[in-house]
Amino acid sequence: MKEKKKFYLTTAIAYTSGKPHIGNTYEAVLADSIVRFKRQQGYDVRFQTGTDEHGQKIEIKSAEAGVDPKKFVDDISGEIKSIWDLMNTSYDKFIRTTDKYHEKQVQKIFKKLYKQGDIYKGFYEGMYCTPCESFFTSSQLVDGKCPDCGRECQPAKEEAYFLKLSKYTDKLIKHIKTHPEFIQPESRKNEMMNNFLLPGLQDLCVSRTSFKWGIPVDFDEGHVVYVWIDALSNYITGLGYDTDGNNALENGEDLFEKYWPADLHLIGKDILRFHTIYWPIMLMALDLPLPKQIFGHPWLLQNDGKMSKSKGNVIYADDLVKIFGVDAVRYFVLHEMPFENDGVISWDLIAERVNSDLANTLGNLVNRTISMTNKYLDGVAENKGVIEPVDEELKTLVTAAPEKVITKMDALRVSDAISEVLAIFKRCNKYIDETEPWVLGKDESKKDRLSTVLYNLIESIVSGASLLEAFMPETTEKILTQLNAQKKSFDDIKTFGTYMSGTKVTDKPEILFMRQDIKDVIAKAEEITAVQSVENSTEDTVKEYEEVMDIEPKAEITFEDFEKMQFQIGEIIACEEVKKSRKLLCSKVKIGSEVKQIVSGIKQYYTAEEMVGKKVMVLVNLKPAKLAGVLSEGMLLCAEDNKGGLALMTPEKSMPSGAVVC
RNA sequence: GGCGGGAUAGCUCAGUUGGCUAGAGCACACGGUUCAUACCCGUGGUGUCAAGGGUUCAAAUCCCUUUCCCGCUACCA
Repeated sequence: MKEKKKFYLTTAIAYTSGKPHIGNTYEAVLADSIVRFKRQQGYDVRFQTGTDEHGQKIEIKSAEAGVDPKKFVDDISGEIKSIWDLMNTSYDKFIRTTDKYHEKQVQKIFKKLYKQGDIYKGFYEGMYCTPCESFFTSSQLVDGKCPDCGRECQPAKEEAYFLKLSKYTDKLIKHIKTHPEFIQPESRKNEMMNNFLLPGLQDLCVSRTSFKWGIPVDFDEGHVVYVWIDALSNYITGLGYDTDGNNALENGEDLFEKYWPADLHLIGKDILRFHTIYWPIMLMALDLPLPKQIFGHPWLLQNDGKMSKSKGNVIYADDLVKIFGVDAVRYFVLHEMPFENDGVISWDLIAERVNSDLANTLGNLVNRTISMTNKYLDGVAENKGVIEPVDEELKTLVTAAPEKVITKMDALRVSDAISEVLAIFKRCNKYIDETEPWVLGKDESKKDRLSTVLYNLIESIVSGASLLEAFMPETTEKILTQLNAQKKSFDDIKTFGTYMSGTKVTDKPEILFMRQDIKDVIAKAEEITAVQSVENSTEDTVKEYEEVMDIEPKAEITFEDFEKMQFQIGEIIACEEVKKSRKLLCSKVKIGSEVKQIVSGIKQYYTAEEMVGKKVMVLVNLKPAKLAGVLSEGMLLCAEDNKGGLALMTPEKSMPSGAVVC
């Protein structure tokens, strides 16, 4: 028996902090279409997806909801899984990072790396630069000061474990250079190289003590494994990897041995850095081969501007499926997503796409073909071999299709691959016009030609439907059932005429895709939107009142420390944007009789015009510094929320410029 | 600020190593057809290929300058 080539594909694991919207769902569908295609090509496929369930955010959210975090993630993980199922994704393995075998292996991996010195325990004392919010190893400090800003680093309370990245940097750079296909799309490769690898990597903090909801570091109480080692390891623990070499077996088979390294990690472009730098280095440290390819796919965005839960305009897969059906949604997300740029999704765009491509071109073709076969030939199209030159073009297109589709799929150009398949159906419609079966049907002497024409059509449709399977499996099934046909292999398609001559098609063709009335769709969407915003507004109002923030405590200071700082009220008398900077505003601030120039990173929250006239709190004796080349002689004080939103501090009653703040 | 990528028909984009009247899909308009889900087929563009300059027999394609967008990253007192 011929040994099948293996193909191991993973998606990123979805974070269980909430219901996944269509963008997350897209990744699962994209992955599914790729693996289904590989299976058709005869690969032995392993497709793994799952959920990432630890972390502070979940700890907080579950506490807010008043439930145990495990219960919380059980619910959401279940919901995610059910959406993946709804979308017909054919995963072989759905891993959860709270699975026991995963947790155990993560602990072992952590310990192994620690023992061999790739993970070391670091301390924040003397290494934490508060303003930079960065941790440094002593070797990174310049004269004991922050290598970034040159200021004193603060002693900090938390100790943590670090992964030595620098040790493997050169090896990784070499790997990326010698494997041009490693990072896809290639433009992302430069970003990783120029921004991280070439300047040199800082060691990565891989543990936390600030929250509990994580995998404990088993040799050091109080520490939990931070997201990287926990989440990324899923790609190997899901195959039964064991650091000791005693890999878990599934049905007596060592899946890790069989499937690793992964052929493709499919991820969102936002997490490329973790998958192309941290993960390969972890694997090098574990002395394991690197994945062959990492594809950071673009995103599906909604074009009606800000997508927000409170506005209720978030598009969810299950809502879409209710209106359009699974395959239409699969088709849309796969077709609308180009290779490198973000795609756009909206209710009316889907409706349009479904109408023109699926209802008109494909659905109507199948319908009219079956109707004619019934009407003129009692449902049986035989290949009578009455060939005319016009047939040739159709045959050529159909038989050439598999190679074209394979080429596109190999390059991960899924959208283009679908277009190739659709071209078959478009050609079929044209063929009907060229051959005019309704004319042939009126002439008894043309009956054999008519039969041949319809046979050719059915043959082409069966080929097209077979090629469609990776993208729209249910539709393929429906078409084949109606035509009473077997799915064709790619090789069969290359030979025109493998559909069994004389097969009877169904009496009553079923509508494959309903035409959508755009107004109708929009009305339904608005209904869904209304429900969403009611659900969320109640939720949000509660939150607004209850929301509090906890931040990491800094070391205690003395009163003398405090007295070193001088705060005064200043009046902003002029303000302009700092050109060539995205966030900076440059203000002239009158403090008493003196005017200081102060640069602040608040352009996103205040316009230059609205700054003028405000009385604000200023730290005046801060050492001047240059920001984006502009001198700044102090600091405007702001409150900052946990999303980075800023609000200027202003005196509650009118105060003169220069008034001391104490 | 650093690095990278863009700017082509109303919309979404193709345009390979420079080569003949610059393309596709959608939308729109008109014509044809009737087997079919008011469907399908055909026809229809004066687009300064962002602007300016250069190289060349020849530039959307190569080089320089400018403007504007986007991504990553840094800064954000």
